[in-house]
Amino acid sequence: MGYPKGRETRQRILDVALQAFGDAPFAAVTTRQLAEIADASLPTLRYYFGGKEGLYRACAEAIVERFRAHMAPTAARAAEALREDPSPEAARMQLKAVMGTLAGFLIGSTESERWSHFVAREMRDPGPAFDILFEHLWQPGVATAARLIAHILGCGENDVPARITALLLVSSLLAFQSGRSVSMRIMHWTSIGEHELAMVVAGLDAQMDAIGRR
Amino acid sequence: MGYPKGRETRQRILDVALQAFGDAPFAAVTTRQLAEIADASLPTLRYYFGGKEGLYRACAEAIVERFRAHMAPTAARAAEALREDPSPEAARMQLKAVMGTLAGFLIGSTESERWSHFVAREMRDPGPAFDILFEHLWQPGVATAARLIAHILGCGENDVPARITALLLVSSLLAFQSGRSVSMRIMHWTSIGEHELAMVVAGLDAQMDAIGRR
DNA sequence: GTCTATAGTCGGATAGAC
DNA sequence: GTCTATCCGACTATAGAC
Repeated sequence: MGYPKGRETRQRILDVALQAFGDAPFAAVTTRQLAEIADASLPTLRYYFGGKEGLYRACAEAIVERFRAHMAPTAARAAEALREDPSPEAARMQLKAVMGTLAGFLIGSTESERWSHFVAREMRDPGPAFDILFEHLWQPGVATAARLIAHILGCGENDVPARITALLLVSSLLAFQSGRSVSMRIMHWTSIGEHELAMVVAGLDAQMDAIGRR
Repeated sequence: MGYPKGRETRQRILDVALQAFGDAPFAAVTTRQLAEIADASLPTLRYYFGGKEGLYRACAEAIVERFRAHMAPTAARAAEALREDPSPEAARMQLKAVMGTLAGFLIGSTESERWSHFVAREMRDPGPAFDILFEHLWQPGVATAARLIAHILGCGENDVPARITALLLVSSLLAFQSGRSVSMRIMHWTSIGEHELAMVVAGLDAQMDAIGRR
């Protein structure tokens, strides 16, 4: 009951908010802009999300949802593969697959580029959405990578080297994409698309090849 | 003439601003807070910096200044060493020295931690200070690293692999420090001091050891 | 469910005295 | 050089009609 129009309005506001909060920090976004662009009114926004913070948190939840949907198959396959063949080289292959999938998520679409900004920003200046993102995105994401790296290094998945390496790997990818203004100017690129990302992934692949060898 | 009091007030405002803009994004900081904490008035702030944006830019310039002072000796030594011995292994050693010095700058003090936040934020959401930071900080910083990496790889210093590798190296370090909220929770650390940074640098050293080998 | 209208707050900028 | 006092715009939130 009440789905047709209500759900649609709510979704429209959420879409606009995801875009706005992806492009600019919390304090720089106004609910007025959002309401206007979403073709709704201020009170309507409040009705659905309780206020500015509630809307912000709803954005984080939406991002987490997409992240999970995108990563789940690859993560499951990696866990499966590891059970069948726990060798370092198998783990290395799965790690590359996981990072590749992550790269696809970060660069997949104009939308997902904005999400990476959102995530990076909340990581730097923790706000109302920090806990949501940490628990459902960073924690599981880094844990997956750390588990694979631990297999390569032959150490426990909670050991410092495994976790640091995992965090550095994920961070570099995110930093490259979310710091695109700098990346593009340094690289003399006019955009970061599949072609450019492939070069970055190649750089990361080299790093993954080097893990545990020395 | 007019140094004693004027300069001092100006400096006090600048110090407070460096701290505030280090902790929070541009839009989240108010000139009122700044004036109050600096024990000055709104018009005084305007008198010295022209306004909020001017003050923000002044912060960027102050950071650039410290960065240059901190990095200059090491960068000069690296260039010198490279001229005397252009071998890959000499370059690798210098690269480690440069990255170590950079790490020292990023973690050196509570102040410098704030500066890294400032830089990371402006890299993500380009604002009034982007050009200043890019030209005097990113450009020269990455160029120095890229030059050394090019020597290791035996390629030109403007080649894509050299620049990507340099950018990834610098970015990971910055991401780790500036995304400290996440880093600390992932690593179960309660702070990021010299001890913790040493572990991160060890991880980066491993990456630098791996450059060009495979 | 969604609106118009308004209340209450706080922001940056400014005029003008000292 | 630095202040007090004030302006005006823009923001979030709310009340209450439809």
